[in-house]
Amino acid sequence: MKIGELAKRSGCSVQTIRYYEKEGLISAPARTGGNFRVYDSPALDKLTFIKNCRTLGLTLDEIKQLIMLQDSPGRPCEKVNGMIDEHIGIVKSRIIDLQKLHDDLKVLRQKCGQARTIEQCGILDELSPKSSI
Amino acid sequence: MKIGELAKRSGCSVQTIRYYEKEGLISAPARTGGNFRVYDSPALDKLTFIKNCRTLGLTLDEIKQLIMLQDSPGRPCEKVNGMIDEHIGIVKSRIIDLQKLHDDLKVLRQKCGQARTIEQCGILDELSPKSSI
DNA sequence: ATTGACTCTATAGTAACTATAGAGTGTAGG
DNA sequence: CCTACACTCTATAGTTACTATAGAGTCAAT
Repeated sequence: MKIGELAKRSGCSVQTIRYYEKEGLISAPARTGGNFRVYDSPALDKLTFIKNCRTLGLTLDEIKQLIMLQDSPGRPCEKVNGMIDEHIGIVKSRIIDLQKLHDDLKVLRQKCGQARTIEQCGILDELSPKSSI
Repeated sequence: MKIGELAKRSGCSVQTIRYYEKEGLISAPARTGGNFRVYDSPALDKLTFIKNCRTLGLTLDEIKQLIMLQDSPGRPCEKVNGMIDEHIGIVKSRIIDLQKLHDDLKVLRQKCGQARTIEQCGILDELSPKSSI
């Protein structure tokens, strides 16, 4: 199949596929006489693997490492487990940060309940340094 | 004061201040004979305002709009309130997304409780398309 | 006179794409 | 055979909000 069909089947955009190839996440496929990329079904599988990882928020660097690990069967898979654990930790702390942000924004928002004028706006007042000194 | 002192007092880096100037968030200050930027205390206030907004996760574009609104006193401040409401919405949905991600990662992680080999790894298996078809 | 801390501009890099320009390929219809 | 159209190619620039670097200049103190 050509890149357009691979894009549809994988759910990645055509540019993203070419980008992954440039970044070394997928290997360069065969080409037609007219220089078009031709993919086989293992290529679709590999791309789908990457897509699954991306959906879980893994970075391309992490995915690259997973791909390298996949290519060394027999070895223990601790690193895979460790990577997921680490990623869970990152997501957890991001959630905590965002929760704090959310609460702060809520408080800020309540400083200006009704529509006032710019000068009276409780939000702008709160954000301005003079009011907090 | 020169840019280094402004950086220390505001908590922004020197490069960030120059970047904000280039982006039009703060106005270009006066210069010394030696072409060094010189700031006054209103400049520090403006920068602190930007810092406060950034801490709340507002984008530079949003902050730009807030600054423009600040310069039109007397007008109603609905847009300010609306912007904060919108931002709260964005943060909320990001939290929900991350929560889902976190749960998905937890499930994935449990597919491979102990250390096995790469071939047996429940995580890699789960991420590979063949197992899900 | 020179050292050291500071500043200047301009440029490139970060993550993971997306968008565009300008050219070429392939095929279906008339 | 010609042409219209969909698709593909490469190369380049843009996105966000900075950070990092190079190479040059400024300024105060020793």
